[in-house]
Amino acid sequence: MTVSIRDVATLAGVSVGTVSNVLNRPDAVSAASVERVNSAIETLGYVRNDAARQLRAGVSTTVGFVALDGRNPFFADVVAGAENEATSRGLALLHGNSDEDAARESLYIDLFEQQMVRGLLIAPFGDVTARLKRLRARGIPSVLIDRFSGDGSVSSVSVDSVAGGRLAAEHLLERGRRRIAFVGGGFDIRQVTDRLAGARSAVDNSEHAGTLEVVPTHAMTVDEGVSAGRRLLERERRDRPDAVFAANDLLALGLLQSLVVDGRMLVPHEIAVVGFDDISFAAAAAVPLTSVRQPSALIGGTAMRILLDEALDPDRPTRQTVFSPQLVARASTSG
Amino acid sequence: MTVSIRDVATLAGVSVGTVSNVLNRPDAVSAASVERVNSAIETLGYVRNDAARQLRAGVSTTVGFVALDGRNPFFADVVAGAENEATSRGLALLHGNSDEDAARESLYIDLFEQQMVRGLLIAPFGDVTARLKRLRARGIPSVLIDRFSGDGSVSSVSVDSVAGGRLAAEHLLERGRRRIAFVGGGFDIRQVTDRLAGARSAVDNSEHAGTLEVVPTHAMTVDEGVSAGRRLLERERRDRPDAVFAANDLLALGLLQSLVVDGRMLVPHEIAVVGFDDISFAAAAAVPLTSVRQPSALIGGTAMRILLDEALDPDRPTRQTVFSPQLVARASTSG
DNA sequence: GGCGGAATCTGAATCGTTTCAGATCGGATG
DNA sequence: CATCCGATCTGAAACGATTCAGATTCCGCC
Repeated sequence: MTVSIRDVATLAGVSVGTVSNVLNRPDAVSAASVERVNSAIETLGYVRNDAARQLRAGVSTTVGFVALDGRNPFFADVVAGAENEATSRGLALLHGNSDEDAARESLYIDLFEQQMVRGLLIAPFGDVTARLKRLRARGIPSVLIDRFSGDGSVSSVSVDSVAGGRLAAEHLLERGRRRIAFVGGGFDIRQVTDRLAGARSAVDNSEHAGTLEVVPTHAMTVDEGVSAGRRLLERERRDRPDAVFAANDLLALGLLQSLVVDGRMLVPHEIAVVGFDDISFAAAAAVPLTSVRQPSALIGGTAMRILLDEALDPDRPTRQTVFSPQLVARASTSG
Repeated sequence: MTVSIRDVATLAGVSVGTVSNVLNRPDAVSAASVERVNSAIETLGYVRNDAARQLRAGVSTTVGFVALDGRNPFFADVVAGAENEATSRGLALLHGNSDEDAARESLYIDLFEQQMVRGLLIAPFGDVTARLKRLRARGIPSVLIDRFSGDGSVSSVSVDSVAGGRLAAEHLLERGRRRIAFVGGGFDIRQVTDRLAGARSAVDNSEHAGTLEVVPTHAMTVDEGVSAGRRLLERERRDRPDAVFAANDLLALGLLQSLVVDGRMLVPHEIAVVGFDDISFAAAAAVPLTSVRQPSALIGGTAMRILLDEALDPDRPTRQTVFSPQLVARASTSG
């Protein structure tokens, strides 16, 4: 049915070994043979079978990526960075969206393990350290995205979320805001608690007597941001915060939108808003959004590079790479 | 090194065939054997080797997706829809970003062909019909996303771009706009020319004497939108259009942003703006953006379903599914 | 012409799974 | 007790590429 290396060999009048050599080590083959093999490949329309290759080689040309939320532009940027790096080495990206669901996350890890991916990039939701250790024992390294491994047994590339939270809160305090609300959800996600912790430390250590309350959401989406905004608007005026630090830009944008539409709480006049990630839409928001920037494409590219280094040399010690976040001030906090 | 089905068989005291049956047809195996095999699998930490499976079966558990631009939320939504459908059938998604680069697109198609993917979902940039026909001949079906196949040899799921363009232009004309500018680029991309053609037909067939000019961009990104906005601002006031139809929301948002920051051309007062796709950030824009909505997740899910149907039954005739776009009016055209 | 060594080629063995024709076992039946 | 049948199990063959030890060819040189 399918054209195999054997058919090519027959047509070209050489052995299968020679065809394989033409494909993998052309220098070890005479020019005449290369010529004949290539033309046989051409006429037969031969396509290499990756499964067979992989079975023999014991390793695939694929890297797995498990993201928390593929629809979040932040992750899309990370993926793009990682993919560029992978493609430049001839590797493809297997893509999985856990959608903040531990079962899906687990399913993807299983799938990727069976596929014998070269390595695994993962922005974990649940606690996956044990799973990742097992993978590593089977020769599949992994790199955590945007998250530390507790015991340093897995490499990671992240942004200092605590520092980011601190930056955001300090910025608000400096602008004279005192009643800060942290809007966010998924407190089993480390980044979220870290961002909150950073904000809390900024508030506690400030000379200004600020307060920090938590306005919980069910997820970190635009819709949840909208509903958080509505809840703030329902409050008595005196109970409303004068600033919001949203756990990510999606929440912040949703919140912003609901406030702008309603019109009762002016941004930034009555309420300032800071987001996190600095996705490309933050600048184009109803009120251009102040945000804590993460170098997303750089994170993806760096993670991929580390991963492939470890795949090449399994004994290489793990590394924790931490980028520093950066506050990008825009109109949403300028009042 | 790795644990194989043979090791499991030895430990469980059965043959390899029985282990395989436990894995694939447990009903054909006695309860006692199932029990022993499973516990052997457990103690050895056996993981199925997908490459070997695939080699034998001649087909993988993977579907390829080639997107024009993974950072465009529209495609992210399409991917999410497709992925959901795939995951529910135990398939994984191989992800490729062509970034509107024919070479990259071609590379991904090659890669996916070698991987023997179950099928290919593709939002094509270049002309890939010939390639896709060849894939189909090799048993790999594909479905075009957001694009027709000229000769109906490949299935497709799309939105009627011409109708969408018409909707946008008609909406602007109804609001009293007469000097419409189409902002877009990549005129080798079919959707772009279709959207433009739709707009042109609306202008030509209108009772109002409107004009339509083209403001070309190099790509369809936020940055290109910003620079298009700047170019409009450089013009003499009387040469400026009173409405813009942007080929997608990224362009529209960038444009909007540059106009709002500058302040010389008020939206929607002096210039109305319509986008295309209705990504979730359109509603949260500086001026909430009127846009032509595509049902993105539905497109992805439908395409995946059609693809898997065709993978199951290669002789199934191809289908062209066309969804109707819908105009969502917001503040950017309400003046 | 004979020799040595480099260049080139060969083809069987291997990777781990699935498949399937045939073997085996345990009862039920006459 | 012989026979038969279904349930269950076995193990070799096959999938297609890579590898590598050994065979063959080629060339220059004495």
